[in-house]
Amino acid sequence: MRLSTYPVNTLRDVPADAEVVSHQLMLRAGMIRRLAAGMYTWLPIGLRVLRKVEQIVRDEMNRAGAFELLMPTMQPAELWVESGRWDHFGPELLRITDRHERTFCYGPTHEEVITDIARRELKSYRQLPVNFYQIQTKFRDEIRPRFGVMRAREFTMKDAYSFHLDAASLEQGYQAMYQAYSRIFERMQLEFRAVRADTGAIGGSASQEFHVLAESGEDAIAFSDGDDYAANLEMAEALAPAQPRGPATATLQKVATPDTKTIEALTKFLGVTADRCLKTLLVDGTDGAAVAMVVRGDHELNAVKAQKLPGVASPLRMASADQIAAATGAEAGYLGPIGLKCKVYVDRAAAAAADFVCGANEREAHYTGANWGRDLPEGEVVDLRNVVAGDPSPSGQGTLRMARGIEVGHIFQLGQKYSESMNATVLDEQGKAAVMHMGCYGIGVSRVVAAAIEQNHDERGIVWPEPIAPFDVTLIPINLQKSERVREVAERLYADLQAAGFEVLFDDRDARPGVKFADDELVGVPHRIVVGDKGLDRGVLEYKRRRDGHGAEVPVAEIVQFLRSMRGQSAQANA
RNA sequence: CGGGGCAUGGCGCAGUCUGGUAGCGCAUCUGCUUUGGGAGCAGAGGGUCGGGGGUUCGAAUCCCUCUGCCCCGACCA
Repeated sequence: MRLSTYPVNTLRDVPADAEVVSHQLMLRAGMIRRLAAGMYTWLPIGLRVLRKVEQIVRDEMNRAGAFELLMPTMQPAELWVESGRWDHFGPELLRITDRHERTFCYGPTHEEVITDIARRELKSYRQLPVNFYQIQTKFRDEIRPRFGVMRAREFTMKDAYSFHLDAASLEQGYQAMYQAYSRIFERMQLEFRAVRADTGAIGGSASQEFHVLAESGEDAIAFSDGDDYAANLEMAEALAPAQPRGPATATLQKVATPDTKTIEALTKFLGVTADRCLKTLLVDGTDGAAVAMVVRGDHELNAVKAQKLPGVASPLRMASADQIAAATGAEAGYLGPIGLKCKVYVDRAAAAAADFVCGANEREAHYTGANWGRDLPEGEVVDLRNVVAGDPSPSGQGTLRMARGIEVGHIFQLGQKYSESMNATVLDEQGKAAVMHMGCYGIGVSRVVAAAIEQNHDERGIVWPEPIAPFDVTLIPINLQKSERVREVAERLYADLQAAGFEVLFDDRDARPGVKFADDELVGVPHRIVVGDKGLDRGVLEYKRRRDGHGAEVPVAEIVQFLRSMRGQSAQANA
């Protein structure tokens, strides 16, 4: 591609509304432009990257034996009514009425449509298992789209759906997708982790998320340093402390604690550490009364775990001041488990505390020296809290570390959730109708592009992993307009490199070298060759690698061979 | 949906408090010079100051209202 005629506009200034680096760099490098909230145009250079990501995904899906198809973006409401999701999906589902007053939605996902296809097309167990996928535009009317294409409303997704006769086959298909996903992200040379996840609104049983690790990630991930255990913070189990509870040695005392409503204030006031304090949180119960959750002062309540407990309202809501007053006679900030008149759940770590500090259910008063069993009944002990770095891994191997990730893929075993409600059956070996088992598997293709940048950039710009870079190599001539020799060599190289299979960005603009270098580094092309009189005097070209700045002088005649070896090297280095 | 902020040329901003008819940098176009890390000089084009209403002799500036966007929170895959 000749840059003099290629429509890219790079920006020197960062657009004020771009918050995260990937968004800033995609705008500055001329990859995308915003049309409306959460909706972006992919300009030519950005689209090149998107297409490369798509192609790797497509390759690996095909390799895994899945079949590509393409479903409409608009879906009739009836299918969603049938599956029961029309009423449950909420305002994220963009609903549209056509001129005949028929109701549609813009598809946020395609379980309904594919299940409809499956029940029409699949008649016999002999046709199973089968996996269909598409790479297509989705729309989710997010409350707050942000971070550019990272959390857009309209975005590109690869969604796949597998159909099976039984659970065992589904498990196999699920594992095959796990392998395919691992290959996909490995091929893109991204640092990622597969983590156990909550199934959320899509439903079903087993589920794993694939996260690209990056500081700016929206999700917290806990992973073991002893094996491959990794889980979303929501899901990571907090084990009971290895040390059993110590004996009660202190006596229970009520102490005045004026204006100490937080654990932080309490620890300062009493001179104790937060792990010696228990905090009591009241949440809405299913019967309108409050339910108490007791966790250690240095721990956080995990909403997903809490809302799954019997008697707790889901989604989790904190109790109102009235409910708190009814259950405790006190106000938030001075709550404790002693003398509570409601259901009490106690976190495992909190249950292991002895001689602890807690609220006295009385304004501006706390207890010290409290002990389970002696001063109050043992509560129902459950896992209630978020894990923290240093906790033992639930896998039994190693301790947990925390990282942040960007969710780029999600695989589910749906089971019969949709096939049941939509009556998708095949005839089994006995000739009897059997409800199919389903899996579904998504990759946020456009989000992968942003995530790759979040993980691969420096102060000068993007540093593309080679497999998804918009071009393989930039060819930068110095003084192209004046030096016949430079022009001649550059033109020949441009042709030769392309003939050798490289995607070349030829910066033939009449611009100063600094401008070309800066743009090249902003756009993030992995390899750069400079053609200048300085080097040509000695018969060499100057090579520079974007990722680490590694440079070399290469005789003109050897450049193709050299580039091939560099490409191989960085593939290895990243493998 | 709650709280906060912003809206002035393609991008980044000043001007608003204290009303007097719009400016700077980058980008764009022309010419000359320049050409190894975002050049210099000279010139040019481009803005109904987010929309509507009001106050005023006069509004980017003051008042009312609507819209859009950004941030935090709640919410959500």
